[in-house]
Amino acid sequence: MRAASAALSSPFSSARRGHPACRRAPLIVKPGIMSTRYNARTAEPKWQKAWEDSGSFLTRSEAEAEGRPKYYVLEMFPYPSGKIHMGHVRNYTMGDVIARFKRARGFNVLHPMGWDAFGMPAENAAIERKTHPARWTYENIATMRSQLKAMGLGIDWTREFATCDPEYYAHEQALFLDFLSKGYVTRKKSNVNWDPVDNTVLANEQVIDGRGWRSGALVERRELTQWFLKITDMAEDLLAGLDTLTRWPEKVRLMQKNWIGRSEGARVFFSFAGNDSREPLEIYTTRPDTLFGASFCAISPGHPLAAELAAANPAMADFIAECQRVGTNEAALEKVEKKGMPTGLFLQHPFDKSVTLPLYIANFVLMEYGTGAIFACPAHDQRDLDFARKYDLPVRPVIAPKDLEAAALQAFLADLATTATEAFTGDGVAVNSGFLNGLDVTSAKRAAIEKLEELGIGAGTVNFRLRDWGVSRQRYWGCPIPVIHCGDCGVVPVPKAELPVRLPDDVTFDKPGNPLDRHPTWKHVACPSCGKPATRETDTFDTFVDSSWYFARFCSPKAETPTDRAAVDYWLPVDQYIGGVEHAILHLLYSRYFSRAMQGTGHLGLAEPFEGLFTQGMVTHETYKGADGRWLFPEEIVMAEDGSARHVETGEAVTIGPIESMSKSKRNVVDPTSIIDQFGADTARWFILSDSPPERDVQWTDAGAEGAWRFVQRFWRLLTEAAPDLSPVGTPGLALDQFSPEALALHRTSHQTLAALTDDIENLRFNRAVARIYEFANSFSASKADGPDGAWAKREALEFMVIMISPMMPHLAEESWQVLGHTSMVVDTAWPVADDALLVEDSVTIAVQVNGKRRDEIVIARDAEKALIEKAALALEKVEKAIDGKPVRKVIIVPGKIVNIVV
RNA sequence: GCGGGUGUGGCGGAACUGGUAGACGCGCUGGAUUCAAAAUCCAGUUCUGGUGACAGAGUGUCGGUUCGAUUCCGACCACCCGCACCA
Repeated sequence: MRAASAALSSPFSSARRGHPACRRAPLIVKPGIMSTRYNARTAEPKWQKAWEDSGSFLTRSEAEAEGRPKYYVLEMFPYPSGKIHMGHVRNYTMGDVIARFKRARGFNVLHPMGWDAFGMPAENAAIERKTHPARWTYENIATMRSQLKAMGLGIDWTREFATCDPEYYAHEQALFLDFLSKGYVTRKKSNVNWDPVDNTVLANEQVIDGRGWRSGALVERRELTQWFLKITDMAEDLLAGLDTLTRWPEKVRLMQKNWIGRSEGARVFFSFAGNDSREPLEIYTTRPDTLFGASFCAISPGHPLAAELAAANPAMADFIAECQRVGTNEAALEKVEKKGMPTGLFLQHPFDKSVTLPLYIANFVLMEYGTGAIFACPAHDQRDLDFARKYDLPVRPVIAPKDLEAAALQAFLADLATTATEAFTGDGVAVNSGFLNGLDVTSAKRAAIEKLEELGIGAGTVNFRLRDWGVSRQRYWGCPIPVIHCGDCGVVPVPKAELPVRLPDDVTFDKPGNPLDRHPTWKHVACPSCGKPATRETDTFDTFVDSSWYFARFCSPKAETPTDRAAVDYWLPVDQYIGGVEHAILHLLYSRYFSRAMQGTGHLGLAEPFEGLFTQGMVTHETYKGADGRWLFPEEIVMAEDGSARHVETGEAVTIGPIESMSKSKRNVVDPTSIIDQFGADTARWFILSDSPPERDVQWTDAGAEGAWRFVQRFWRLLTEAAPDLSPVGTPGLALDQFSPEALALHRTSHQTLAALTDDIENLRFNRAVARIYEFANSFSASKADGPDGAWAKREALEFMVIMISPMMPHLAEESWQVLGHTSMVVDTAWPVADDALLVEDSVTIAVQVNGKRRDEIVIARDAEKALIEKAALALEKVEKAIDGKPVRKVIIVPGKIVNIVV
């Protein structure tokens, strides 16, 4: 057998070391000659078909579950961009390991797959390649589905859907109508990025340096009336709910908390001074305790009052326009200098009518937060101080550090009022603040709010950074918003019986703008209420709407209502959700909101849809740059012996760049399909799980993938060589005293590995699980166990090993299971339970330290007396030498762990 | 600026609640096998010194607690991520 296999050519046989182009020679295995080589190319499709034929991964209903507890594993569904990438391989492999593992552990598992299929790339493809978005999308889905199937994922494909299926979005429209009637939805004006050349609305990511990505035109802000889901109404609950999500990463909860951005403060009305008859100006502050330190007020350039004033003042209009131009500038990279312009208006101090404060328009005041207007206390706010120093406005300190001596206090206040450039924002006591004097910050806030409420000019309030979720998109390839605009009746919901509002197929993308809007007939309908001519809403939903409830639809994908209550009540919450951390905020927050809204409209019975969340790291790869500065694909590179790189064709030197996450733009991508073709899905799965902890980035390397492939072959060789000498299937176990020491050691190792690996997978520590298998394989190879007891121990070891690799390398496991003489499939085999009695050893190795430094070790009975351990430790030659005749002051003995002799 | 995270061999990374640092993999070195290579197998591989047994140093830096610290505490440095004028 050996001789035959030695003649085989491996995929690497012609490879010069480090030469990817050569390494990628296809895996050619000639049947017959190569019986000792594992042939993934024939085995993998065979077992994929076997699983499909036996319906291995079809989901059982609650009634069919026969008391098995349910377990819902979900990976974030993919956008059908064309082909799967390594990030998908990592994400779906992890989910599959959990799904298969839980299934073997006796759970009734739901593990579905679908497609997040609406979105702009389909429209871009339509423009660039003249294909219809639907065609482009469904073709991509077909490609990616077959790629995912080639990975051998244990998925119930009968539940598959795409969000662009009318059967899906019909229910999304129904949900929206329910939300609408429940008062969860509102329409209001909102700014969009408008491309004046293409006459189209741009998403934020289509605006690059203030210009449209396609036209290059300067982007304008335009106000449109748009649909909003009132997520802010649930801000408090969304925040509170975070505390219950104990199986979410702390980091994600924190990010959501910051995003929601709850703050407590006060709204205060400032009356205009003099004879001004305007309504009082409403401001928001978190520091009502510093009201006595007010030195001016400011409104945002976007404030309605600013617009009003600008109408009569061209200089002010110019200033506002300048501010807004800066506002569109991406990322606000440089700290924009604080600038303002006096309005000429003055306001009365709420607590002291004799004090008037000038009102500015200031570029640092945000319209989107609070009321778009502030009062400024420069002494205790850095921004206000910067502004005050620039425009020479008064600085009035009203909070001082506690327990300052009189002289120090005077010096502190004088400095802050005159020259200090750093505001004092710490805790302290109120000074120069009338009725607040002497109170600490917290009490002063409370007292100030009470006073405002008493005077009827303000109130304590809670404010959120979170804003309502604008769901309108002026695009074709999305779910139509099911409403009709009637001249007489206003906004009229489409009757549910008429759902879905389907997208028309006959659209063109030769002109800019929304094809729905310019379609000759689609939008013209009769008003459902009065029957007069009316028009459809031509906006479609943000695609985050589609992905905010798909997890619920998977529970009953064919139901005639959005959800089947019995099904969602059984399956939800998702027990383990897995995806990229890039969705930590929006997708996950929107889904949490949707659950609450669906709960409120009776479609669901819970508020938190994802009980366990895991955010996996990215897949990275080295980058390569040619002499001309262009990025190169890994397969265009040849590595030389000395580690330098050359171009495979031109031979010119290539610069090896930093390791970065795989991206098309940097070309540092490896195509999963070519990996599967050459090594098989199991190798790809095994490698992507090994090496790095799943939450961290993993670097894809050729050497690592080859290492995984070598292990597949090694495992197969180990198994096929040992198989003839194993005891027959089903041979009863032996009593412990019937084992030889070697066989007993292997028997123990089997159970110890099983216990440890089970724990690792349970906790998603896949890299450690992989390492344990390697360790186990090493000790199996080294085992000297023989005879009937050895044959039994070896069978047990191999059976455990096959079962343990089965969630990770399912095809190899099935093939191996057969070699072991089984007629059933591993996928139908229960996960074994480790025997606790075998987990602890009778004797333990204890390190012996002298003054904390390890000198030697002793092997001694686990339950040995302390005195015995001490005696054994002191008797060691090396220990004696280390003690060197010095008096022993103390001997610390931790049974089973360590001995430390202090001299 | 604010918040969070991470720093361990040539590389990716192990080390349970403070108890033998470097499991496992990659790479590398030597050997076996081979006409030769590939594959495979065996041995070695933290660093420094020594032929060697061995000795010393060592988990980003500095300090602390402890019989004992990768682990706990304090200060600092570097990198990564999120938010970024949030009143």
